[in-house]
Amino acid sequence: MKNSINTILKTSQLSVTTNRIKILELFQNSGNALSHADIEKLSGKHFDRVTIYRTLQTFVDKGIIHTIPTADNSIMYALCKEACTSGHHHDDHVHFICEVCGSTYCLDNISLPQVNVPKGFSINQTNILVHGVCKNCK
Amino acid sequence: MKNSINTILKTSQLSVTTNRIKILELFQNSGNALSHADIEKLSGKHFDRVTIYRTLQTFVDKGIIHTIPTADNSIMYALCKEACTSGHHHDDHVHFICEVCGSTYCLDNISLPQVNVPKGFSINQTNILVHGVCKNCK
DNA sequence: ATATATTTTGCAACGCTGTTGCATATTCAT
DNA sequence: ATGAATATGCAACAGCGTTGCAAAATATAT
Repeated sequence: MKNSINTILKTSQLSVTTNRIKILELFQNSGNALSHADIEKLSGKHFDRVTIYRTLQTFVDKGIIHTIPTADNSIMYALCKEACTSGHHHDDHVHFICEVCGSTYCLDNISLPQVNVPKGFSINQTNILVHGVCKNCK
Repeated sequence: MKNSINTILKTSQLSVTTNRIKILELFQNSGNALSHADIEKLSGKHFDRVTIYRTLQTFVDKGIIHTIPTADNSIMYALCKEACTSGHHHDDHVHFICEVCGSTYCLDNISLPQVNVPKGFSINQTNILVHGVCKNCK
């Protein structure tokens, strides 16, 4: 586990620091998406707000995590699958937000529906955000 | 035009004020979605920031406008169709954001794709956000 | 039409989120 | 172990959105 985190950082050409290891562990242990505030809480305020912002930004830039737009306008972050590389995200999967427990899921295994747009419009990226109740809360 | 705005406000049980008329006119004239900042600019700073926030919130509560989550986490607002009533929004249409001109379109006429979720998950609301290039910018 | 009650507005102040500059500390490469 | 490069923490700041309250505008009743 620790070793794989090490590998992730090294292949992304990032210094291996306590801080980054800790944040990546939080993502791996959680399984779901996390907000900046989640990380601040989960980490027990051991490191600075600013460091968390910069770390998350770095991870997004390097393709380690991706952002999820939410209806209440809080940014969520989740681990990217292997397909993502620096500067090239492939996160066109469906995001599911549970209205009961608040968890955000990346539904990677679900087929992405075909979205139609009018003539003259071209699609670059599609975000699908589903609100509902997850299997643990029903 | 002015009369229909009057009707919208009255049927929503809201006082008819210069402020609200002006903001509704901005939406009607624009045709596309507007952000708080857009309204502040377009109105020429004639009224207070706070008033705009409160007016938008009131309109959302009354089902006159709806919010659109965006990838860059700026809230956009757009006029609701007739189907929306106070507390019950029906805005499951596709939202399209042009990466060139920045306009946000509500694609009401486009069929909403069927989104599949895993067993045990139930859907309450679906937001589909498409980024690309609109017909005016291609 | 006027007076009264209700609603809306503007102002001031505040909290929260996210950013930047810079000095210090940590990590990396030799 | 040493120096160069990178990451961190602190302080300060900007922007977004909210709240409380007094003044103004609107609606209601007479």
